[in-house]
Amino acid sequence: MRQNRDTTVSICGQLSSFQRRPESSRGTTGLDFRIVQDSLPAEHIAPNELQLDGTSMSEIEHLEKTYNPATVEGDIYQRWLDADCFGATPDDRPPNERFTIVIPPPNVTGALHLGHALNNTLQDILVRWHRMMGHNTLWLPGTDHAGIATQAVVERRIKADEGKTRHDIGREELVKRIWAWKDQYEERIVSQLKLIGCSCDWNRKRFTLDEGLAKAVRHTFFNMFKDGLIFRGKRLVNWDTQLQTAVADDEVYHEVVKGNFWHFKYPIKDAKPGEPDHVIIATTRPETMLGDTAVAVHPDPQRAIEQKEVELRERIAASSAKDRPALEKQYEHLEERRANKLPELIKLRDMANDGRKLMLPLVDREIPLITDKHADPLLGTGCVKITPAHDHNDYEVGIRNELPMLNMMNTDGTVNEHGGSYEGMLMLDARKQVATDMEERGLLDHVEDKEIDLGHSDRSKSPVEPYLSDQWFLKMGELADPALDVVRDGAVKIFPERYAKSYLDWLGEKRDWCISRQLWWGHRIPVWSKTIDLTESNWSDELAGCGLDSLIENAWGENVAYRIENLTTGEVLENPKQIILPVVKETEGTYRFLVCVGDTNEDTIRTIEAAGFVQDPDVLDTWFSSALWPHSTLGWPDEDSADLKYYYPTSVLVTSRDIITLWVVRMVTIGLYNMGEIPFDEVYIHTKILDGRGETMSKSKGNGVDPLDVVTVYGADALRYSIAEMATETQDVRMPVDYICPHCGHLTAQAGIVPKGKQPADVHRVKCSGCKERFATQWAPEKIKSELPVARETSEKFEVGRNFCNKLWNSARFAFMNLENTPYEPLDISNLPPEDRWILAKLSATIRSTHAELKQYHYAPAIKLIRELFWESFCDWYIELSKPRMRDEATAPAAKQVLALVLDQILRLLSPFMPFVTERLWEELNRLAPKRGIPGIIELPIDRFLMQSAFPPKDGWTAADDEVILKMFDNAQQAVRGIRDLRNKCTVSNKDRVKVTIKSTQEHLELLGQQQHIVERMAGTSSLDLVTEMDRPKNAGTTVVGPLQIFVHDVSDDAAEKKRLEKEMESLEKRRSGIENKLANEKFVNNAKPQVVAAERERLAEVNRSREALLESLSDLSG
RNA sequence: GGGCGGUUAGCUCAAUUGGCAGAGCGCCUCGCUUACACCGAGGAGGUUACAGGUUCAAGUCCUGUACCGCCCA
Repeated sequence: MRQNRDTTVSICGQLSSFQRRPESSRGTTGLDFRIVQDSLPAEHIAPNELQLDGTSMSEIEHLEKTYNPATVEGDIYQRWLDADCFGATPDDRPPNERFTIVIPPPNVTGALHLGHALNNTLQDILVRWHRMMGHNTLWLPGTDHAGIATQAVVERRIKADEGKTRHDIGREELVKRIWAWKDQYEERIVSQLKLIGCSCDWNRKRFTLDEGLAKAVRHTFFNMFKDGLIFRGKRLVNWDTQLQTAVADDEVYHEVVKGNFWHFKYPIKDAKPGEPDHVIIATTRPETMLGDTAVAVHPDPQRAIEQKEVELRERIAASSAKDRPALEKQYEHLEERRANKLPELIKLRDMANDGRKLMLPLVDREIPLITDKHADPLLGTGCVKITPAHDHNDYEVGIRNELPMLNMMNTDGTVNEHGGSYEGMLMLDARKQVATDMEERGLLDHVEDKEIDLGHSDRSKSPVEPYLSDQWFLKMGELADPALDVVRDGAVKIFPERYAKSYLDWLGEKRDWCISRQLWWGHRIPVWSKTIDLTESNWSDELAGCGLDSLIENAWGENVAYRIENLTTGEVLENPKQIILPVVKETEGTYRFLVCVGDTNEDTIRTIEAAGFVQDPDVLDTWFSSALWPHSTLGWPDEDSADLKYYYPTSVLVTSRDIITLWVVRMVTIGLYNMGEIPFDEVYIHTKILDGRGETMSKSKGNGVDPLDVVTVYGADALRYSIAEMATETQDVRMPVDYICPHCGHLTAQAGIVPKGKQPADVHRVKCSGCKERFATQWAPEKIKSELPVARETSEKFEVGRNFCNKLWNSARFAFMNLENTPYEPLDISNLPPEDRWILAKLSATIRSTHAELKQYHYAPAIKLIRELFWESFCDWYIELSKPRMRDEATAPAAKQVLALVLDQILRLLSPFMPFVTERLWEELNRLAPKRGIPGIIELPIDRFLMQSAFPPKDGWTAADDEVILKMFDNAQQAVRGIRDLRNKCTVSNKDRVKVTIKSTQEHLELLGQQQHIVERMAGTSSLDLVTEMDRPKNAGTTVVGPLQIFVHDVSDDAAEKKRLEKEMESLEKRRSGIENKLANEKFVNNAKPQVVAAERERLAEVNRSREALLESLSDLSG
């Protein structure tokens, strides 16, 4: 019952500040990355003197008791920028000491969401880690123009504001407006990236429509055109009749709507006696019959039904009693069909093979009856109408059977001239009319209701029509092979491995890529064309006359390539030098001359345009330019670019799995084509964040979280910590989202508000589940936002990160209180107190494991390791043990030195994950303990900025590795936990000291004796006696920890103690019999690995020891 | 229709080659002890979705079923 939870959240301690926050920071205007602080009251902004000189803030008390990210983050980021910490320049470091990431460019359609925050945080962690390892590290940022998405957003805006369409304002003006939009959102995106701490080299920021990138696109297209890899063809696309453009599959959402299923009769033209005189076909879209070019029946209906029978029989045999009746019913249905329907289908099949024709009603066109396996003999009448130009399945049938493709729709969604008397009607109107007319002619068999899964354009929200149109394609055949090889042989490694399958499967199909889009926003296709009727007499007028022949002579292959399509014969001539010959009778005909221009040379273009050539109006698919991103951003096609030579191939591409086919595949393919080299060595595919119900976060559904909200409420480091913790190997993570009430701070669960499902939800106003006041959501229109305060959206998952930051802040604050005059002296590690040796050994092991995990992109295990070192070892034990040492002049210096060392290392380990808070603490640590480590053993060079300092070494600090101390300390910890448990069970106050006696063998007591002060301090004892012989003292609490029998004096009465011990005895007996049974099993002893059996024996021995000790205490109690 | 995941504590997720099912949050008890209540000490909480199988041993391997998510048609 999360909604009822009495929880409130204050925003950086200042709820009110957030209500007052200017609307502009959330709207569509540009956003400075420091907007969060700017919106906070002045007193929360860090004093300026904090910067640079480092002399002020000397008093620790100035570090607030609670970490407040808003006072730190903006300043720190600005200082990094001022010192150019993110810039990268090629130098003499070898390839294995370089690290490059090109950002998967976010698109400029809108602001970044949480998925981007995840993607970029994970990149930043890698980048900062490598930078701290001393690698020449480049993170190249930028944005993507996202053709259709951006154009649609701007078009919608223009329509809403001015009531105009793109045709009203024209191509040039629309493109101008989109550029303005791009500028605005690019700025916003960059500010968001800065806000979460991304350490990109901002001087190298690129955009997919930049001049340099345009050059790369042009160059690539030209080469591909020249190499015959690019061709024109027909293709069924999803047509948005409102926007009058094709939309990509991922821009189509499906919605179930109520519709009808009409069953029509098509007369058979030349039925012989005994044959049916009509077929019945069914359709949900009657108007498409105007474009029918065949009716199909299955080529072997009998076999198809029999196969199904066999399959169903097998399933019935294997089914459970529960499922059987349903399957048997299916079988009955099948039998019935076989009896009643099959003979007719066989007859129709034979007629089809015999070449029978049908008369298509209403337009009176003759169409063939054909056989094709697409017609399922188990469904409907077993016959299907085939409309190749208006249905994806029918299109395939059309190709297979070489049927004519008859397009019956105009681009605006009206019926064209092929629709006869229906010409000019909207498709939907034609639907009704066709149905009515068919009924009038007695050709309607019947109608039923049917739910239809209908595709809608995400951009205009109108139903999409499959539409056959001319498109440009890239042949994938030969391009795919090398791209498949590099993944198969591991030259490009994909993490987690299983995603390599998606890559290989998809690319393995080698489907030609449709690269044209009917848009105005994007890279225009650099092809000019002209249709020419060539006769014997005019060739020189048409070609030589306008200077094209000399152009061909001079520039062919350099920056001009030709292709000539003979429109009369359909032949494509790939080698145009031969066609520019005097035309003779045989070569007369209509030709389309296509000229591809490889650069932006104005003269060339002027020449061909003067000759009447017109540039193709289409633009390239956005992914075409993104595919070049890893090399185009580094300077290609300038092969001499120093950046390209130094930083290519890049190290890793970090992205989410829905991008594998759209992007990763194409980057590799085209990278290999252009560069002859892979674009990146590794690909890391990360999780996707879903909402609390497991649904994708999306703006249209209104169920997302704005990273800006998270940063404002919890801070960037908290966001980053939580993200790192979520980055596991699975596909998705769920994130329950809450609205933070702007009136009272109460959390209202989004799951209870946003409706389930994929449909756009329009959740604009919400009632707080706490104070019952209403507020607006961030997805609400401006009007509502102006009337109601806007709620931030966040998730309590980020509290974990905030708490961690605060803990770090406070542990450092404690350290700073004690680190004045920290020495830097030679120390012999083996002579240090056990807690020092223990924490140093822990540290070393943690460093090693952190490297190993990060190398494999295991973020969650890595941050977990560091958390354990920091929280469980350092805070809960080491700091507590250091307190008495700090008060003693004799022990304080070494204690300070080790404490400073460990804190130093923890800050370094954490810096890539949480750069802001660690950088702030680093500054303070440098001031108090400017020299840290142990001379000659653990040398720690210290830079001004933590983010530029050395990350702890990959092999840890081997001088501090110490298995023995780890084991020994673990034993002491167990003893302490045993005593604490007893204290709690016997309800002893924390303040009260207790007298403790531990009984064991001489050997164990000696080991424990070295750590006596640890047990005394951590368990709160007044005295601790270690003995080899003793009877249970009266009224003592008793417990057994391994070989130790522990007595806590005077905390229990004997009756209660007896009861407790008996219960403990019970569970111990259970364990004992379990292990004994296992060991009594001969098969186990013979088959299991020896070390498993040995471990089991050891376990039994330990249980027995505890049991004996317990029995002893019990007998004391009884006696 | 094909493919890839997932189903483990109330929630979100871990669990190397099969070998004592864990963490964080939440919950319960106690504690405002001078770093931290965004905290500390302790505790409870599990038939690992279901049905079979392999094995001395299954969360993990195999077969099937159900439900959820995504990708590709």
